[in-house]
Amino acid sequence: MEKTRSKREQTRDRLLDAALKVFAQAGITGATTREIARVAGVNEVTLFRHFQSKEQLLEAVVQHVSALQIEALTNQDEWTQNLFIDLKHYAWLFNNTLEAHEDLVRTFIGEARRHPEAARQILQEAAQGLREKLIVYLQQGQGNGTVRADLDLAAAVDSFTGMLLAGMLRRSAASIPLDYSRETYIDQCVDLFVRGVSASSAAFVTPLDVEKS
Amino acid sequence: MEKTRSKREQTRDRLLDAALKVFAQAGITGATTREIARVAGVNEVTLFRHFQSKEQLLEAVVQHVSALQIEALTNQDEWTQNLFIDLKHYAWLFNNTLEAHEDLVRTFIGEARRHPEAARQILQEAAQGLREKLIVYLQQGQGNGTVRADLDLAAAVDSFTGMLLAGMLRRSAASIPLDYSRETYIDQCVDLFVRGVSASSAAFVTPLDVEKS
DNA sequence: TTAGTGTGCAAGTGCTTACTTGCATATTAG
DNA sequence: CTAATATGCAAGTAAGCACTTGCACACTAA
Repeated sequence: MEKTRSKREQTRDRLLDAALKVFAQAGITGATTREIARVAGVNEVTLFRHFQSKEQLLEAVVQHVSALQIEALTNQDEWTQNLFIDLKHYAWLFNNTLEAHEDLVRTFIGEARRHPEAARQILQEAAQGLREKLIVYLQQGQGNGTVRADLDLAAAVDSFTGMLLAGMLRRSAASIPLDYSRETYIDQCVDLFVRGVSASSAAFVTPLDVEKS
Repeated sequence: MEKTRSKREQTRDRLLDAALKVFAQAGITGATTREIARVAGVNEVTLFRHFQSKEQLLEAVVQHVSALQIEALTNQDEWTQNLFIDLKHYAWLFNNTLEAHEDLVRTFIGEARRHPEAARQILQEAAQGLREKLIVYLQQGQGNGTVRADLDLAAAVDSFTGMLLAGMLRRSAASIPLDYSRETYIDQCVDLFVRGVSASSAAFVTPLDVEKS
């Protein structure tokens, strides 16, 4: 019984992985159970023996997702307490995760109205943890006077990640050639944000200033 | 012949309007020709007499789009040459347009990979004009010393609009209750951005500072 | 009037979809 | 060994899809 159940779960996992991939690439509406089964390497009937319907498969996929986890940056040790360095580190990690899962991000943005519960759950699982951490980090900054006290930190963090998200979307959507590099964009986002949130910004000099002047 | 052609074009326009609406709400993949015809109030056959295929209808829709036009803010008169005031004005206009066309924005973000030409054209038509204007505006700021000279203005403008776009997406996607208001978010985006791009930011005081202190 | 044009309507084609049924087979549990 | 379980395979169902055909009707141009 032990080994049997494990084999069944193995098939189930292959189906979940395949479904995530196909949902991301074809969109939820565009994904077909045939294609999901084909990618999983199982018969389509097997899919329906594991999941009652395409909709329930989507639910299971969403609950199963660990793909978007940005598990690094979890340990407080990595924070240097230098706003610019820490935020730049975070920005690149976040951006890399976004780029790695571009299709998934696009799909859930596009279908969020038609599958609100799935979208909510994905967003929750993927971004919420880091968001909290960043907010706490900025709160510490407020505590020691490096971050402006008059900010709504949740909104600040969301606008920061928002810049990065929108940058990714623009870069990969556009057949339009961009007139700046990814590096320029991300570094400048960090630069703008740090200047924006820093207290006594005149006294604050970022490494970027040194490079550029 | 004159009246005949005008009636045909009238039907065509109703189809284009309906198609835009249905594409936006159901997604491009999810939209059906039946539904589009129903919304347009014409027979489905008529749709195919005007457009060879669903794909070609999409092309026509994209070329026909004027919905996203932000026609205000076109006249230079409205610029007060106060960064904060001008950008705040712009931010709210931009945000209102985004919110008014949320479904359309989501759809084209979600399907950009599957319909790159359509996405490119929509993006071009909708945002490019304003983008140029904002860049020129900031260039003037650089000229008279209110805006930092070491910025990539295209990237700066894109990160600004990106914050606003992401804010809209987050607000309307989330069943998650936000812990700040739309007003807080947008005003703070402007505040952060203005501080970020301003030269000699210590000397620069925004109206928000006055309100809050 | 005559001829052309734009549309509606009913029906249908061929294809794809989500999902089902029945049976064969292989693996495994007890 | 025996019985249960997991899967494959072939076929099928009912519905929905994009798209077509043929005919009737109204309107208009000449």
